[in-house]
Amino acid sequence: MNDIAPTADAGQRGPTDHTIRDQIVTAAGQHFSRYGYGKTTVSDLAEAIGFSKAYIYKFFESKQAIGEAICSNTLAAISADVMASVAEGRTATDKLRRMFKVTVDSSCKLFFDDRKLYDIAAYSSLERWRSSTSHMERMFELLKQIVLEGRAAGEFERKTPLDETCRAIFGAMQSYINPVMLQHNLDRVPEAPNEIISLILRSLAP
Amino acid sequence: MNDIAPTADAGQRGPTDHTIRDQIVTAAGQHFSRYGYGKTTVSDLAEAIGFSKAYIYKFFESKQAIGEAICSNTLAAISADVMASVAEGRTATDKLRRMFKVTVDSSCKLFFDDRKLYDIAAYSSLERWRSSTSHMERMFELLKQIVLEGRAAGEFERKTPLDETCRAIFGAMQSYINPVMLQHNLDRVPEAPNEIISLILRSLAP
DNA sequence: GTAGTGACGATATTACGTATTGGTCACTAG
DNA sequence: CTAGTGACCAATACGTAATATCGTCACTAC
Repeated sequence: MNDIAPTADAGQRGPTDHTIRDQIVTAAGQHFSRYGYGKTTVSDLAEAIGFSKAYIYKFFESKQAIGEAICSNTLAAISADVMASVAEGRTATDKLRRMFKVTVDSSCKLFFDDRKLYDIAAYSSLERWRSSTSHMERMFELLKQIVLEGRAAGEFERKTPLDETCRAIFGAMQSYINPVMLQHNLDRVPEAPNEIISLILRSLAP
Repeated sequence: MNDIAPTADAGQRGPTDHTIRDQIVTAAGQHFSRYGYGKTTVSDLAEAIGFSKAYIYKFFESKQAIGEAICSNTLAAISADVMASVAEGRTATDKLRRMFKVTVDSSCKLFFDDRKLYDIAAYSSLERWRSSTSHMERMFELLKQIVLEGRAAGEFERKTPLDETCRAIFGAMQSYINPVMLQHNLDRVPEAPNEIISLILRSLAP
């Protein structure tokens, strides 16, 4: 019925209330960041906002849904960094480099500065939560835009189908843009991702 | 050549006895494959070959060393498949395609047909056991040879430093050649690795 | 109707004593 | 000397009972 929000915020409930839902999200952000997703109970969150646990479930249909909301915020912050940097790029080549550099840097920063939130992001990716898949879709669209721009400007080749090119680029970078895998490759940052980006750019040469 | 000694079989002990050590390895291969590394005890292996547990430690300095031996065998089998297929390739391009295709196919086959051994290989990679790192080094050398051959034949560009090129190729394929990561990407085999290989080949164009 | 809750069942998680296991060593048999 | 082992220790894994948590629902208060 009233699925007003085209924002893919699955797992939410009740009216898009401002204060309460935001309070929950805020409290969850703090608790998850400090104690981790697993060690935070729904009762903790309820207590933090001064209501009963049952009330939480008027706004979110599960604890996971709250986790997804937090994860969405985390990933949105990375998205924002990436978009901002890409916007400053002059050429498509520059934009592509920026896109992946910032993605990797932001993810690493999250890993070291807010490990608990990083773990949620990794778990989200592993379990293919919407928070992760839709973030990846957004990044994929951004990549498409950049490649398209590069093709239009004559910077990139045009023979390979656009979607295939983008899928391949994503696949090649996956070890460094997917939190689950990045964890195991931290020691090769930033050299390795740089070299892969260079390889990708060589492959895009007209 | 049959250079028996220089095989980097770390963690072994005592004389390079034939019968007993081989018996242990054989028994371990069967037990690990059936029950897994974790569920197999050193006593199980001892019992299987009719000796006491203590005797096992005359030949291997730890259970992990036995695990590495098994893992080495598993990876050597993949190596052999890869080498064989690469040898049949006519051009460097063909060889490169074969190298990664067989690596991915063999790894997937292992995953589905001998999951317990796959898990050991994944663990070995995660924990950076010698069995894994030296396998990767061998694969890296093979890749180098192929790229070198392609450069000599004029199939591949020669500007980028050889090592950088090879590191980048490995990095780009990592999600599909590293057992730890392949697990999470099985649903995109064989299309995704294929597309990445195509991208790599485009990047190698002179 | 709206805002909010206590109490409850089913499932997870913890805590903790017990049993196994990895690994060593002094020792025996020949 | 070589081939082989039982007994032993610290650490880990396991089983289980107690506890905590998730998520729901009938309910109250207004």
